[in-house]
Amino acid sequence: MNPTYDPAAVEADWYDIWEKSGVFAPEHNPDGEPFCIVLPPPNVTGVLHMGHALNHVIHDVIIRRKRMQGYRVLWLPGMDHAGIATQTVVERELAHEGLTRHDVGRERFIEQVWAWKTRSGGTITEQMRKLGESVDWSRERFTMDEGLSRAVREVFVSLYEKGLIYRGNRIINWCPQHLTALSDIEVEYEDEAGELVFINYPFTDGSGHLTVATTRAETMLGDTGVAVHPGDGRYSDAIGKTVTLPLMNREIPVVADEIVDPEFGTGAVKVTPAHDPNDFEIGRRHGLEAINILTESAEVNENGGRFSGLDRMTARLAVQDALAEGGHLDHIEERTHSVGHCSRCNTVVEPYLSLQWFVKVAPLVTPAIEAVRSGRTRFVPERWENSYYHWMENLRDWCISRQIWWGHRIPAWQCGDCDEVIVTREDPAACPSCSGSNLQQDEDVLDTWFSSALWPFSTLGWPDETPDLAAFYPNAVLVTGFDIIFFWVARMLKMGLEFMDDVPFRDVVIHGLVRAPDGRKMSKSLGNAIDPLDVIDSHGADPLRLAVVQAAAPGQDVPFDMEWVEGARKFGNKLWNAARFVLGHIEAGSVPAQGGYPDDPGPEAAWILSRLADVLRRFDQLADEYRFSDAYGLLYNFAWSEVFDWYLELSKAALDDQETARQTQQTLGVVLRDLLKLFHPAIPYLTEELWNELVGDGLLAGAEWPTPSQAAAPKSMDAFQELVGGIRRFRASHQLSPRQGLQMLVTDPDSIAESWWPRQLESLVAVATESGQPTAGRSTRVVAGSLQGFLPLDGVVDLDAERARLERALGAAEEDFELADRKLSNPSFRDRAPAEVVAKDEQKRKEAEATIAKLRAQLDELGPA
RNA sequence: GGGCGCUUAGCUCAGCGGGAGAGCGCUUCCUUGACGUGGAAGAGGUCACAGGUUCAAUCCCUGUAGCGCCCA
Repeated sequence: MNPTYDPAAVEADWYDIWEKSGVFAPEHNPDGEPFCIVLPPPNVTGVLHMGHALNHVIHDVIIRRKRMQGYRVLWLPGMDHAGIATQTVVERELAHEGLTRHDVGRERFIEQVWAWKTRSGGTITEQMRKLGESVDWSRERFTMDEGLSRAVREVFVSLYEKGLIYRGNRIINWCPQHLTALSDIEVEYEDEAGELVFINYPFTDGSGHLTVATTRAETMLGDTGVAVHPGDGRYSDAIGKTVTLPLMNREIPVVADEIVDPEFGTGAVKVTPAHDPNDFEIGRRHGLEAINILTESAEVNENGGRFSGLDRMTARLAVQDALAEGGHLDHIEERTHSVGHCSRCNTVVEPYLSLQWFVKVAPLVTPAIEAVRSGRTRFVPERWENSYYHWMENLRDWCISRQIWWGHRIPAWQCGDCDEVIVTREDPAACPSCSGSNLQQDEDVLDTWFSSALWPFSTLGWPDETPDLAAFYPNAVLVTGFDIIFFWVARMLKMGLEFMDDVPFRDVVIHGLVRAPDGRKMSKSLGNAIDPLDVIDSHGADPLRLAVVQAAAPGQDVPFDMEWVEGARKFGNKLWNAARFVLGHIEAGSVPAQGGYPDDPGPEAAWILSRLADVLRRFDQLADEYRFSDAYGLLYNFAWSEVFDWYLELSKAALDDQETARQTQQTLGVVLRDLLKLFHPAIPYLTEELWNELVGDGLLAGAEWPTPSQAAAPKSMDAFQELVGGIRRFRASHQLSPRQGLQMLVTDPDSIAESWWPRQLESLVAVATESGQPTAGRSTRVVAGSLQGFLPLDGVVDLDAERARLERALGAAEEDFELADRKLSNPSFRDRAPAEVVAKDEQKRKEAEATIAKLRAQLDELGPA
């Protein structure tokens, strides 16, 4: 073995071996209880970023542990076709040749997207392999593959038949860049500086004017009314009158509507039904015409009179100027307001009236809320449930049609002869109403999230009743960031309950965002993004994985710093060298894959075995609660400060002794082996490599999870460590070389010390012990309970330094005494505190008293400075 | 405006009713035969602030301030 850990060498070969062995498939544990997670499908355009790394590593930690625990584990990978994103990528390629998608035509364009998918879509799967993800590639799915497309069609038709999908003219969010509708959550709002423009609309009868306020002046071209609140006394006379729309000279009515906020602007608002959702509602209630004044690319159309042809932003200024010229501009106020942007291209979205397909969400929402309230699906951390309820209770219908080409085409046809709309599972040949064959399929495709919403069951074969579907639905866990609870989690719950009659998953584990070390969001545009593949190249996949797991407290954002990775790599080196040490004392391949704890462990071995059993139990508790950061923190500290720093050191003396050598070898082997098992879900490569050396039997990835041994801890270990600590502090404060041997006389009235102590004291701190008290010369004491060790001072140390050391210790002891004494002198404390708490403080006071007495005596023996 | 978090050692964060913890950083010592990617010892916190509950509050309650996120 190399003297140092080389991640690149360790990580070279194992993935292929794992994959070929079939250990990643559920068939590995055919009789186990099913446990399934479907991977949130990355976009087919995607490359692995830190967010994926965090998400995927949490998945793999859960999955690998469950597999080792004997579950029939399926982790199903796949990709999302990512409609707009993918289409944009291919359109950009076309643009290099000076072409648009319209030049090549729909059919050929889609062929090109598929070709692109074949060529580049596998990038992320290669990267997932590098990270070591134990997914079952034989079950990989794609949202556009044949089976999933069938599921999408079945769901669409079924919802349509139930009246839960409808087509209608509504105000939707329109992206003038992508030329498509967006759903509400694909719009991101930002506060921007803007102007509130106050415009005077003269009453047609000449009796003065009304003033309305707007941030989008150009929309006045499409005004068909003015609205005021019915209870607003300022305008009671105006209701029912008409005003003449400036610039357009259109006579429009003043109506009263509850929705108007009297506090906003002047309390009178212009009504543009085609360009504002509230105005659309007002218009509907009062029979106002909806005049669309914009083209799809947000230029003023022929309905905008002389402004037609201007871009909306240019038109805004032109309209303001024209109003000012005509004397209709009252005034302008500076104002910040919230502006919606396309979440993909950041273009300002336009509220736009158009004919779209919608999912009626109200009937789906109730069971989805109930499923979480009743605990059938649980959020971890729980607090996300509130956000979920709040969002679900305020949902508007979901606009699912997109005016793009890449995606599941809407299975609706319109008859050119009789206008019948046909929605069917099989493509229709003729109109069922008039038997005509002049059928035209809807041009639109579905929102990408429509197919994602079916992911937990469509990937398992639904609508067919496959064995996988029977075994793995509901999924056990969903792991995702809070940013897509609404996009995805909520919709999977709705669809799962509707079509599978059960929740899609039991637990929803929500993790945070990966942030840059300075706490800002990691992004390419800020230039502070860390590429996980660079980290893998420079430090290895295992160190990256361990760093991410340790840094990710549940539900908290993860401030990512390369120092974490450095630390994780150092840990890998430490583990590597611990294994080298162990393999220097036992035969390679000699450790059993499970069990094999020594029957008669010596005291040191019994101690580490009992600690291992404690840690294993606690680790499992934490992991079951998805607290992987705490679980691996616990394990890391146990491995380093107890196994490596203490047990490996203790084992050296025990190995030299023929009587204890065998048990010690056995213990070293099984303790290291169990560490490898516990660490395997986090650092699979390194542990597999070391397992191969140590056990050499089968794959660790398919091995059994450890069960705790029954060893009982010797009580004397705490006292022993205290004694060693005392000796080390004594050496440190007097700068004595660790090599310099010391003689120590020991008094032990309560027989705390055990027979194994002397050889370990010799081995660890070069102290030779003998029982008795010093008779001549000055000495100092190190204490472990009632046991005292006397170390010689004369000729060894600087007495002033010793005095200072003792005084420091005395001060600390006196503080301890004070604290306990103060509590115990309080009668209420004695009355009301539980007996064991009082007893504990009494014990503390007694010990502090004894310590003080010893230290004072010692100071006296030293004499004055 | 509504909601949800956060405020603990220089930094990043755990802990959450009975004497403040980890990693990194810092100081001192150590070429110990697994490892200097190491070992040993140490310094460093009125647990944001103000009230309250309690024998006891970093932890529970109320309020204040600052920061972050989500929704409107």
